[in-house]
Amino acid sequence: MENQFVIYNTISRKKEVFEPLVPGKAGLYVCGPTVYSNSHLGHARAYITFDLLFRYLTHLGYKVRYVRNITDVGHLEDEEEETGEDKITKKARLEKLEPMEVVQMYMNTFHRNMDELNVIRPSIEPRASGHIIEQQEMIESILENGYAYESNGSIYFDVEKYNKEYNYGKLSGRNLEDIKTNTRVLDGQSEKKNSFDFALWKKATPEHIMRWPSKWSDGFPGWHLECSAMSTKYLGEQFDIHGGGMDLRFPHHECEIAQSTASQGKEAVRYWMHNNMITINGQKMARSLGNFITLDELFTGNHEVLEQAYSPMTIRFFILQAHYRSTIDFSNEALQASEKGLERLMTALKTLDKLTGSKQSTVNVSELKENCLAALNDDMNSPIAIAHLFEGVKMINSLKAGNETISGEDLKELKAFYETAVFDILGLKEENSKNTQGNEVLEGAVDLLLKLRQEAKANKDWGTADKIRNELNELGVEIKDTKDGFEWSLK
RNA sequence: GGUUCCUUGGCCGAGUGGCUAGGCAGCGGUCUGCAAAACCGUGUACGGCGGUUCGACUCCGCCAGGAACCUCCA
Repeated sequence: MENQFVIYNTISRKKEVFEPLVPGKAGLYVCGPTVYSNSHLGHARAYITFDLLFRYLTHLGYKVRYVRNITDVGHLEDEEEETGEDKITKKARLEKLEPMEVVQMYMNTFHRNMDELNVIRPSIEPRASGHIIEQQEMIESILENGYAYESNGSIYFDVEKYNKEYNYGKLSGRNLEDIKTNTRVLDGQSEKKNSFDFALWKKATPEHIMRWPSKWSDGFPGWHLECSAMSTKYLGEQFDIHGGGMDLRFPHHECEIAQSTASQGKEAVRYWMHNNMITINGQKMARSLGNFITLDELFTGNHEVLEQAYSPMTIRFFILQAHYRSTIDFSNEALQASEKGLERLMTALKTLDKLTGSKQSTVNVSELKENCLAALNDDMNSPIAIAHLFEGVKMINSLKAGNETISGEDLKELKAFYETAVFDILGLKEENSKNTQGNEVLEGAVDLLLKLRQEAKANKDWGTADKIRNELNELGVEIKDTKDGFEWSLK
């Protein structure tokens, strides 16, 4: 049991041992972004969380098929409004672009941001617009099974009927009666039987640009449908893990369950995983609340709440230092703490490279390794894993100082483990603070000045030595004296 | 209003019925011509009030404060 990978399954509200449907293989579906705006910190949290899962499953030896969609068919901003307009169409109108130009633009940004965060691209990244036929087929099977109805060219899912045989609300822990009493107020002269019914196919209004022909009407698929259709296509009627943000639990994932069950008679997903939100000053960060920070803003520091720029790896580390099921509160202080902590970890890795083995070990490498992996096995407890890695940092520094010794064999194991844990599993990478590469003149000039400073120091000409240091500092060159010379970097 | 959850030391953030989480900051030290950086050492916290228990920060109840979902959202 201790050596098994355990994940918290939202639907059972328990931690469960992960046992894949097909031994040695894991199927993973994660709800991707709707590309109508820049990626923000919340996206980073979600996709880093599932990147960790992808990496960890891979590390455990599974052959993982990771499917993460792009929602490029805008769902309606307000279904009740006559002018029903979807987000992408609206954005396209405002920016005077084709809807697909909007999609492409923000998808490119999303990909670039994810690359910067060292988030591995999924195995398949299907787009909703490319799977209209699959979605229509799914609608047909739901209609055939009697769990949907047509109304004025649109198709709606009949939640009430579905609920008679199955349990609508099991994922999010609510029952239909509650939903009924709580939503009745909003009920207008809708073309839906019940306000809680959701669209499978929506007839397009004249101004709606994104539309596809169907036997029911020229229109577009309902939002919840794409995930059901595409996960079925690429992972099968049943698959292992479905992930996404906590906010998608209801109604999105609830509807997905209903759709799969209604079309195929059984549920598709075996383990549901949900990452928690990022808060800013204790409140959820969301586009709709207008308090979100985009990733580009974070990376450049170009936002009024940011005291400085934060590198992609700082963001990644910051996110990994909290458990994925907890909310994480944004603050400059917290981010700066992560930045320094990460630097310390990375410095230790460099130190580790330079260590040499002795005859005997006074340190326990395998215990460290086991603790770290045990934490990851326990529902991907990355903060605990990182805590153990910091214990290892202390170990490495003690080895460097000569207070502890390590055998050649243990050293080899320790190096291999840090490589695996830090780079492969946590997905961190070395970041050049500022790239001086390609600027040989600058490098040569600074090196020359610092050599002159060395000479001045040798002559005890402190005035000159300090002058060089201070003035370079003002120009943005950070100087670190070392035992046998100096190191420098651009601030 | 309904459902669910949270409240930990200066800040962030884990975890457990009795045993030091960890990071950052602070403080002390090592190093250094001075400094920076780096490294070492250091803090005994768990919203309030009751209850269960030999023992609770951890379990139960109540109260206070906060959050998420119930509408698009990662």
